[in-house]
Amino acid sequence: MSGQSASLNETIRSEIAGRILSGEWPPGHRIPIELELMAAYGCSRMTVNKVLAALAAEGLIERRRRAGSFVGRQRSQSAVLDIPDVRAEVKALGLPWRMDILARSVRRSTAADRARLGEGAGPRVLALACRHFAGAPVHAIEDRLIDLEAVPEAETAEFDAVPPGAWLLSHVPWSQAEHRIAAVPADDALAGLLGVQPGAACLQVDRRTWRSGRPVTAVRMTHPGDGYSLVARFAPGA
Amino acid sequence: MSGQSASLNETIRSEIAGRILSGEWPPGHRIPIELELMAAYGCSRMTVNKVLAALAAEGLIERRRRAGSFVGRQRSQSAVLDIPDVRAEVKALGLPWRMDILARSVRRSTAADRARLGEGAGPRVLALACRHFAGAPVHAIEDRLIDLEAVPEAETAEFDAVPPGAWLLSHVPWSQAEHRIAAVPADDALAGLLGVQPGAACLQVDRRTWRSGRPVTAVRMTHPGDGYSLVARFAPGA
DNA sequence: CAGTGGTCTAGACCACTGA
DNA sequence: CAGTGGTCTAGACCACTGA
Repeated sequence: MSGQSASLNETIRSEIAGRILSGEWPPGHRIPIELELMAAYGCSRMTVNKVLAALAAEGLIERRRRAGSFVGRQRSQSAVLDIPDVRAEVKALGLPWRMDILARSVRRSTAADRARLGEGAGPRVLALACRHFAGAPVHAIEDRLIDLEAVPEAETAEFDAVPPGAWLLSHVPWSQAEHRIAAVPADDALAGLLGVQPGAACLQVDRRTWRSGRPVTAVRMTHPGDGYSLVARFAPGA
Repeated sequence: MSGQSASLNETIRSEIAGRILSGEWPPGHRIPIELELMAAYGCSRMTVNKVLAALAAEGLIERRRRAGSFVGRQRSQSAVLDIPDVRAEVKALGLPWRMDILARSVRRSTAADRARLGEGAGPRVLALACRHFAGAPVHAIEDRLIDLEAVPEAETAEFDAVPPGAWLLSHVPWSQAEHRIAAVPADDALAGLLGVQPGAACLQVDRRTWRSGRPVTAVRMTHPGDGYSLVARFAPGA
């Protein structure tokens, strides 16, 4: 099926995934137990266990002790979205990356700051506004808050050669992030900064990042709608 | 660290992931070989192999025979985006879902159809245009092409009670999908259908789906920008 | 050609939990 | 309390591939 002589592992995996994806084993269907699969494929239990554990990790099946393994009930499509660093993204387009720092300030965190960073935000924050260029056109406006309790070094860091996002990635062990993607019209200020007409459609990506449950940073990247898009790939069987 | 008595597996995993995420082992760093980790943790090779294979599957490390295992170089943030079925999405909002079929036709695939479906498209397609409601407001406009060679049953299927996306999910074994997300202004026709002003920002999600390398369907879902957003979560260590 | 990872075996003991 | 999955062991042989 998939080129190269597949390992036994892959053979079993694709047969089971195929039955699920084809609907032969519908959601809720009980799939054979490990002992039965061992007998069917003439292999050891570790081999089928590895396959089933992987399918469970992907959500294609659910496993319950004593009860057995079942085809997952809700097969909502999920996709892996790469959210690259701005500079890498621009360079991947073959364009020179450049950044202006529009504003930078350290302040006691306001109620709005704490709401934006989320539960557990520290008392002081660094607020940054940057404009990223891809060649001549503006690629994005970055509006970022960094929790100085979580990242004290940020207070004195120079963000001239490296985008704040990349700096944080290399200085802070993040552990969790949440993204929200929306289409918004540019207000007057944003339109001026992006070089588009007021009201023009923009793609807005909000990201909040935590480190062991405490906020690290919250950022809003706003891209001009024309010519910018996010791409996500998905392959349930791999 | 993570509540419950963790398995040896999880212990090793979190120690290695911690060193990578904390920067102690920077990108490109060569991590201990399996034999060394076996000695360090006093466990069998299968146990460390399982951990390293899982870290490699997530992209946190790269493994090369003879050379060893290395901390991944590009830690671009990636996020898991759930792309639910429209009906499930609307119902999750606590609103009644309803759908109009605006147009439905079967035709010999045009050059544009083939370009949209991608390499390997069949000779005939079903084109569908639907309008999805979440209560009174329009939730999305669906513009879909289904390859009738890949899914002949679609030609006679009634799509009155089930959105085409859900119908396909339950009838066709898909294997791969690609998504493109962009912000676009509503043109006059779209504005009329969505009930927004011409030029209003809309979130447009294009999805193409393949089954063993051959196109199944291509769909464009366009959502009014106000009040609609996509959410993605990410946890590098899990 | 030797070092490293890829895969597999044939067991074992245990943890859950539902018939 | 018996069936099922979770995890682990101590090996084995092989496939790559870079020193």
